[in-house]
Amino acid sequence: MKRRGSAGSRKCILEAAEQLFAETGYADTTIRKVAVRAGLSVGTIYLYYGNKEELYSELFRRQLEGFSAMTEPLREKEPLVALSGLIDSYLDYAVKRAKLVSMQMKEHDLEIKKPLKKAFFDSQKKLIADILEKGIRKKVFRKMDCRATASVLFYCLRGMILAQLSGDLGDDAQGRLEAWKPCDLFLRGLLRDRRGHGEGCTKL
Amino acid sequence: MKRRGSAGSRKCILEAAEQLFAETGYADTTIRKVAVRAGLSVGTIYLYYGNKEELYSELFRRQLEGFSAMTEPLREKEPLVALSGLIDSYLDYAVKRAKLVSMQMKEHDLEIKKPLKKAFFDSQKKLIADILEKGIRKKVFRKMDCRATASVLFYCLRGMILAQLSGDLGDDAQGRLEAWKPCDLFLRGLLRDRRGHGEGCTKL
DNA sequence: AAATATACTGAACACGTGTTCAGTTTTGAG
DNA sequence: CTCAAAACTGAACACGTGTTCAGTATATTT
Repeated sequence: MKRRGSAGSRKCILEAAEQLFAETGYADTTIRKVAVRAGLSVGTIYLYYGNKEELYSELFRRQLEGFSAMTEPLREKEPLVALSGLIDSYLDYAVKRAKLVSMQMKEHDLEIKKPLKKAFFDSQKKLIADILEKGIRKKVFRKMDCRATASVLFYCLRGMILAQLSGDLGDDAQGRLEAWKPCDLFLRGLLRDRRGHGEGCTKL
Repeated sequence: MKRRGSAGSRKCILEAAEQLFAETGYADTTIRKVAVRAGLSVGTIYLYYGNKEELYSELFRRQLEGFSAMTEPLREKEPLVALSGLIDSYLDYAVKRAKLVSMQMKEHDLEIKKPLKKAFFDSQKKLIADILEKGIRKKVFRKMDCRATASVLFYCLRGMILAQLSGDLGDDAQGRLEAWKPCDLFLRGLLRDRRGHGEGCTKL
């Protein structure tokens, strides 16, 4: 049989694992299945990845890296464009990689991914906060606690991903935009020039 | 050994299972562990619940029922009070039953709970939509598509639960309220009397 | 061609799981 | 007390898992 060499095999294993984890989740993805799909034997997997967790962890790391690379350039855009781009990125990602994202939610408390997750969360919140700050400087957004607001926004976005995964927003871009229209309701809270920028109805 | 009778045993099993599922998740909760904690033998579990999934499903059903019973009375309150009460209910629940909720997120796509989940989601969204409608009638909220907005609100609340589970909002009520202050930003989008009620910045 | 390094194999191991069921113990009515 | 119904037991079964490692095949160097 032909050989792929160290680098080639690593790649095959990762690809096979990504597909399988997405299709059947962490627990139901066995090393054996990964081996079969990668066209390698069980032992070979362990030549490249010490154990199942390590393999999964590597996959997760790459996924987060890819997503960050996708959203990072938004920093340069105009605040409103950046924000809408961010929302689109999140929803697109949830649509295109639904299975994988669903799996990540499932395995949300795997000990091994906590540090990766924390770093990712922090960087995303930082990005949002930066967008907000820029918006305030440019007098597009009203004054606010950017870090706290970014945090809330971030988790609302994650909530919308859950919605997408539940199939509540429909699959096509059209349906998604339709469903998101009410979120201008959300944005209006950010837009300046429609009210004063005092403390607002903090105590409801 | 003393016996508990049919009803008593059922209860013991459910309690033990609830604790264990919360502590260790679905996969790592074994029937054996449930049996030990319930003070019964493995076989007895199967006398009352056909299999592991059925046991979990029953638990999940009760949990949703309990939560619904908690939020349903809010329907009678004033819209603003109802909305704030809803937010509190969600966060309180996430704090007090963190482990269990975390587990539910983890097992979010177990086939067996999909119908239960759908019914629960629908009823919660209906509740929110009703609150919004009442608010509009009472001229507290601006005009809007209540069903769509309710959907968005619901998923944002779920996102906040994720935040709570990630430990981002802190554990104490104080910390939670602090963290939620930026959400008046969210509410301001709902409040009338600060702008016209046109279509808004739909296209960003 | 021989020797060494690299890439790969897959049977075997130890363990843990959900589930079953023949058998035992307790209960309570007649 | 008698005895059937109800409650309960836990060893055994079949299966699937992550992981290991002695051994084999290919590539590269000498």
